[in-house]
Amino acid sequence: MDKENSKVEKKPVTQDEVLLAALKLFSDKGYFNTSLTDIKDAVGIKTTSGVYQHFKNKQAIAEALYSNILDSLSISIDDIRRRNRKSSEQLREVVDLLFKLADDAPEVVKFLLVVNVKEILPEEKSLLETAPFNKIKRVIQNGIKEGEIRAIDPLLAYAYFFGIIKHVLSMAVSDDLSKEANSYQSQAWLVAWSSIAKK
Amino acid sequence: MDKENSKVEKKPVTQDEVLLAALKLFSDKGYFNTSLTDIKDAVGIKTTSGVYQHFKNKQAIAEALYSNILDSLSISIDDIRRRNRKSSEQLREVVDLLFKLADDAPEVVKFLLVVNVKEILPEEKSLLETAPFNKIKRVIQNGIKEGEIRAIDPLLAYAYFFGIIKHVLSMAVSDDLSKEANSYQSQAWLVAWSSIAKK
DNA sequence: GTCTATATTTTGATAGAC
DNA sequence: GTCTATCAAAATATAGAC
Repeated sequence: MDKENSKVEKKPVTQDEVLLAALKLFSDKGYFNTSLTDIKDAVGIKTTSGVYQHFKNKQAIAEALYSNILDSLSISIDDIRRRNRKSSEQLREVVDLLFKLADDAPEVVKFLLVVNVKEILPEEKSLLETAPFNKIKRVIQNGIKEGEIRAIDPLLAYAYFFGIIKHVLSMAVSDDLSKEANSYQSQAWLVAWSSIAKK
Repeated sequence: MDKENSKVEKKPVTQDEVLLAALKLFSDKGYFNTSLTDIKDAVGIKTTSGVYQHFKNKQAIAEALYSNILDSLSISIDDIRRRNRKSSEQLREVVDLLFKLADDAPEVVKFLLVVNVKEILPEEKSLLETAPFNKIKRVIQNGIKEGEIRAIDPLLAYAYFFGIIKHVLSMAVSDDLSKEANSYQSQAWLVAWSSIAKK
């Protein structure tokens, strides 16, 4: 999410409060199991009308969430690419970011990984066509060019590497694993990297 | 699915016809985007009442589908374990089965991988607690005991191995890959196996 | 920005005749 | 096993006062 609007004041319900409440509910019960009534309750107002003050409809809430999360990811990835030169280092930091997120804001990771975006936003681009993914793809392509990563279809390299990462993350945020996500990070990174690294 | 009821006859709508239609719709548009009206149309009857002849409600259809698919998988895995001794061979055949399924009955794979069972059947056991998964876990545990697979948490071995397999499958059935699932099989298998194999 | 009140629509579901 | 008819409930959404 963009900001951490820590309101200590009364309760002028802001757009971000609605987004935060919706994010929690969507990632917990799912989009379709969440009604405007649930959101209104979570936000702490008496009628759903307040929600319509900020968003045209329920779908617009999901759209805003999705685009906020993708934007934020995209910016982080830009930053990571600027600070590191080698693909291995860049991917390492992306993994680091995702595992940190899984512990600090599991709802975000859940929304990304277990909520089926295609189902709730049929109009929206799928993950593979979004800005953050395209940046990752470029990281992989560079890695191949520089000889760090095996010369395979970049899409397959993505599938192998993030297949492992996503699966571990998704099990972590779904409480299938006993410890916090963080403790699985270095192993998962190593295995994922080995699956695409040269030699 | 259990049977391939190839009715060449008129149209006494059977339970299996409803299941097949629902499977297609659920895996295509998602459970919540599919109404009883959609199902009734797909089956070719004029009212939804006909559907209630066979199933208590919409959820019961999803439950039947889920349990049919799991049963069928479970039986196949039993068979595979009977015919092969080494874990590597057993996993190899499971992967073979899944990729075949992805080409022959993509709806089944989609239902398993992209439909979020927890969301539509909150009562149901999650994938990790089902019979087929437990059998896979045993295969992995044996592999560790026999020294074929590295001595790591079996759950993590599962996450690595099937993280790759599931991701490739899911991209294949979502048409993110250009060729048929089948053509990615042997590479995916090799990479997935290497991620858990000893040495 | 929140409330009351209400409109609209959809969907899941049932009763009973054919 | 399918149809007509009909229901009940829930959820989305809007108008207008405070």
